[in-house]
Amino acid sequence: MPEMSKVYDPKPVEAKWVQVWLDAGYFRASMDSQQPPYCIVIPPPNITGSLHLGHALNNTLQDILVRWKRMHGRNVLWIPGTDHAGIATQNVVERQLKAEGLNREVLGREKFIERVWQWREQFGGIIIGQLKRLGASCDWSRERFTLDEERSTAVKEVFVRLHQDGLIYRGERLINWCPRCQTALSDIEVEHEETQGKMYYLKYPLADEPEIFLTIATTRPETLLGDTAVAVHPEDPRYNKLIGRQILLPLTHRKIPIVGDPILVDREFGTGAVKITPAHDFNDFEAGERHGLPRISIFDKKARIQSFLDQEGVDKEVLNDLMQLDVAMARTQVVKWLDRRGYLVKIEDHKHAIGRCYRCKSIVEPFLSPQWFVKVNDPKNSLAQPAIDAVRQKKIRLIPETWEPNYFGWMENIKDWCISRQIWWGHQIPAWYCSDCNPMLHTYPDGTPIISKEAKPIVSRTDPTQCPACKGTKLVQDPDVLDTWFSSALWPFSTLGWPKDTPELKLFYPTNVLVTSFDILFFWVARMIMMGLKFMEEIPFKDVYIHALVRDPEGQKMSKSKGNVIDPLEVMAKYGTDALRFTLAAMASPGRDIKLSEQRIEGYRNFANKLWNASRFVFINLQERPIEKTVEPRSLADQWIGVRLQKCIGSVTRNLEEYRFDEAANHLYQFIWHEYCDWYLELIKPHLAGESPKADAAAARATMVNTLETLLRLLHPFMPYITEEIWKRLPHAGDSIVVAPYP
RNA sequence: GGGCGAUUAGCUCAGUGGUAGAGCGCUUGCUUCACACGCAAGAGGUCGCUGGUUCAAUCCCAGCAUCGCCCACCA
Repeated sequence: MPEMSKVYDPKPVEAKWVQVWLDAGYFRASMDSQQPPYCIVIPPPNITGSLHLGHALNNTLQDILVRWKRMHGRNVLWIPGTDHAGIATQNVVERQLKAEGLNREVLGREKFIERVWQWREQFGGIIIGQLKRLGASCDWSRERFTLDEERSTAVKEVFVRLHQDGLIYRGERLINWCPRCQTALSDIEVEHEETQGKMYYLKYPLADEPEIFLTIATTRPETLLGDTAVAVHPEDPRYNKLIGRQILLPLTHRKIPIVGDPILVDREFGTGAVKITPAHDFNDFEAGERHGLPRISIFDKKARIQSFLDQEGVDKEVLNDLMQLDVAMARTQVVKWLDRRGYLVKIEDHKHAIGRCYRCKSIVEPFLSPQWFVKVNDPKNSLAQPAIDAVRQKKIRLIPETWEPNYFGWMENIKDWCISRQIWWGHQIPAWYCSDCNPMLHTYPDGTPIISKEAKPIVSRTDPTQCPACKGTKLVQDPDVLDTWFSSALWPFSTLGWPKDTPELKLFYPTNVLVTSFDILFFWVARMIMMGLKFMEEIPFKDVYIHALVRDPEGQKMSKSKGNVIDPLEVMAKYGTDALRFTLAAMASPGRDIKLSEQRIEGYRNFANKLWNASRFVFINLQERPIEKTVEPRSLADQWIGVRLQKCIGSVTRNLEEYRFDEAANHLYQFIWHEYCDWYLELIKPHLAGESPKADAAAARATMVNTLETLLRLLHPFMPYITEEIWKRLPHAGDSIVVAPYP
């Protein structure tokens, strides 16, 4: 053993043990162990990701649990893996292409996907290496990817079965459209943000009495082109006599009806008269349904082509003009036209919430288009209800419990899940269309087929070669891919080999706990519960430990643009991985965000150093005489530290059982520094210096060593590297502290 | 509009029905033979406000205030 320096240097220690542990295979789960299993599936980080503090926290907590259970002798399986992250990854690769003067349309779908796979080969594994450095004791021989072959099989199987059950359907609905990503988004992929906008007041003249007009208020004047009615409140004396009459839409002079609608119209708001644009607003869509109004969609390139293709007699020139406009320009243009023709009454400042894409922050537009949906709350065959019951009946525990109202609130009002995305990177939807049966197939300029809303899909596990209806062979696969979260919803069983009936599934499903942060409770956790119950007929995990977000010292979200990002890799290099892990654990109190400051990490770096030097002290005292481990404690100090150690073991264990990482860490800190070092080692110095009978000295030496050895095992799940390093220098039984018994 | 949480030492945060704790910071000593990433001693808090329950409340209850987060269709 090399000399111990006065200051603990984590770097060589960490590098050494990572390799030793991996080579020794300590993290591998056994398929023929008699020990009770303990299983966690990792929340798969995006392949585009680099380790940030959220990952560091998440995986530190999982690793603490996993190492703790492993030391208890459980047959531990922690399954690692990564997420293909559809939109995020596609965006990254598209940016790369742009830098090369290319784009995906030029490349074509096949080449583009190839290119993304190349990108993943090159960069997609970076985060896995970083997790290893963090000390994550995953079974790395079982690394999974949400888009690998086995997971694709699982995805297809689930899709086909849900479709057979009528729980997946294709239909034309109003969805959230990101004009930048050129794809549909699910409801929860839209972030609402209070924004200072404008309210436009516009004149709509009556069709047969143009001198009489209604003033309507709108925040989106450009959607006027798609208006199909104006609504007033049926009990509003100002307007209700007009119900049933026609009104002229400015600019186009299209005649649209005035309808009475008590649900849509708030008499107090605006002017009490509302334009209805069913194809561009969720409320208006429903109002349109109530009154049987047509839907006219006007914006977005794809949207425009689609909606005009579906109409007869489209003026090609109008189409071309509209094609050139983006949403922001359309608004300016339309307002200018309105003003010039005297339809604009006034513009006021107005605060309202607008939706933005969670990936690129572009303003999301409601857009009418054919998409695929999962029917989540079918009254006869609900996916949501069993998932609600499982939590209500405490088969699944949310920890802390305070998340339950949130969970129930969301699940009980859940809407159908839009799962199709108009991107290329992901699980392509296993549905095909026969060109003979569906003669209305068109293509976009980039060659992507446009499948009409009436087209009848052929859903199949394997690529079909013939249309079952007409025996035609010209089959086109649906160009859309599935929402990334569709494949991650299957993660707890797809990673164990489902749909094959594997021994892994039998042994490790349901998993023991899911460790995650609250921001993906709906994206991921709720959907895993639904899918697990549906396809395994069993909950996917017993506990869900929900931890907080890591913020900067001022409580701000860390972001590159704010420049307040603390990079865990830098922290690990500067203070040591053990210090970072211990800090995160010590600050992980339930239901509260972590405001991380570097000073705190420094404090725990000092703690590691304290332990290091206490150990040096122990070794110095062992050099002179052999150790007599079996000697009984004699002095009051010996007995006292024994009692305190037992108390500490009790607290740590109890707190870990309750996922109180912070309390467990604090007990360890308190005991090691302020009891073992400050009191015990000071008290026995006189004994060791030979001021006491020989037997007392021997007892002190033995107690000193035994206590240190025990507390190292106690601390190991939190600080794996330094504990292994010291433990290996002590007299010990076994090959590694990783597999030593927990006290 | 609904839900959740926060408000405790200068800062970041634990905690308990019976006169408050940690880390960092601060003050004053220490080249004490493990450690200055240290040791010792110390200063510093009417535990957001107002009521209520209780022998007793920072902790339980109600209301209020401020802040934060999530959800929600107000044009």
